[in-house]
Amino acid sequence: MEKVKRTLGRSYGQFCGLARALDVVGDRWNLLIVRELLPGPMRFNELMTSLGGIATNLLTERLRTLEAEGIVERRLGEAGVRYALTPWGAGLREPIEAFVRWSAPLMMTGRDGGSFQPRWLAVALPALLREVTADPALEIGFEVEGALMVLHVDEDGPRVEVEPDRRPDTILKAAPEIILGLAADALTIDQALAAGHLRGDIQILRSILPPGRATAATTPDPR
Amino acid sequence: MEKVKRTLGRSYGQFCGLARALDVVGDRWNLLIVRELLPGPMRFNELMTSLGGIATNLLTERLRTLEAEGIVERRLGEAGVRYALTPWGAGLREPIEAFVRWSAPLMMTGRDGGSFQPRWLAVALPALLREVTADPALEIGFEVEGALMVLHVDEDGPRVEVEPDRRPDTILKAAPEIILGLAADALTIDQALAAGHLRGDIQILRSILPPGRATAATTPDPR
DNA sequence: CTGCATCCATTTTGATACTG
DNA sequence: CAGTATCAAAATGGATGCAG
Repeated sequence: MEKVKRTLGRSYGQFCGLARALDVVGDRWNLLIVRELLPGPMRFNELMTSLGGIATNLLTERLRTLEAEGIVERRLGEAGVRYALTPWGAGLREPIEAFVRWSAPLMMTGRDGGSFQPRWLAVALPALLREVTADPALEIGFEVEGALMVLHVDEDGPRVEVEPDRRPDTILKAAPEIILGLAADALTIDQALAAGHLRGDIQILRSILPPGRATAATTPDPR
Repeated sequence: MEKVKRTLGRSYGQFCGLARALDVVGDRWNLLIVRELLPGPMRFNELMTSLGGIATNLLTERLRTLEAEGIVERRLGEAGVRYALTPWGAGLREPIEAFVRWSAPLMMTGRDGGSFQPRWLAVALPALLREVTADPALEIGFEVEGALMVLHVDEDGPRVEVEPDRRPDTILKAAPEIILGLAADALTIDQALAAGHLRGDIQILRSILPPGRATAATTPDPR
């Protein structure tokens, strides 16, 4: 029989923008699903493995809810179903980027066994480098955990492309925590080089990163 | 036997800024508690009534967790315990304001029986009026649901003061949905006046609000 | 393979009653 | 005022099953 049920997560019942936003995307996993889709559409199983640990029924239910809310849309292509953000759903980039900036101190405690997906950097780097511009435009390749991505910087700001069509001239190899430390200005280029965690031509890097404070060794943990 | 300590909300276990932020403030009620505290410190019972419906044990547990994370601090004054944001906790204003802007379409569907607290406007108005500046500075009083607050706008942008020390010269009376509609540019001043939902000297209002598009009657619901 | 649906043990939440 | 204690209901996390 049909399920009439439909509490779709409890509503806070408040006439407040934050509360209404959380009514829609506040349930567990929802914002992480949006984060996954920000760099581009994905299939169900890609979401499963990238999110790591979400149960199949939950992912199904979340995608259905997000679709009903107008945040995610199903695209039926020749290769099967792909999930993509609607324009309104892509607007969640702003609060997500704000969270990424706010949480920078939490990242400086190190990776600590957490899982990692290169595409997360495609979200984090523009968030952390928000005010960086370059004219003429430049691009830097990053090879992280075997995946290649390209950071484009022009007068409008930074943008990251995953799985680029062509390889950029400059490619840096580094661990994710090094890239993040540099972008969050919690680590200097010299420190990264000295530790042997950064390889490649770093001249372009110097041009876009702030001079870098030598405070990286101090505890950035706010607690 | 002693409680061995529980898992303090399940961690996503991801090396990602968004995931780590949600590990810390992603649990139900947490961001709403931060929203309450953004305009200023509050006591336990004030939080209870303003949040409307949170169980006492949950509020206790959330405040403890937020305190342990360094987001909230207990202040023991002569009048008892008050809860306040730490500087790092106050940094959540950015993602919260981004959510408020993103959710504007959800607010245009009307109040719909939701609860409302005037202090929520102290968060929403600066979020929606972010890019508005004024030189020389100006101030407008708002009387909403019996509470008075003052919107200050100067060259740095907007800021709202709740329970101001002195009454401003100009005071507007309006329902919350009208104020929000105007600030979100989904409603024109003329529409609000024509509907009789706005009373007071609106000359200053015109100076800070954009001309206003006449599209307010069209459905703003993104779904 | 992909995209789910069902079952079930464990957690988390919400509502209420009660206390220093 | 500022919480504790208790308990039923709901959400979550895994495992497994299954059709196209």
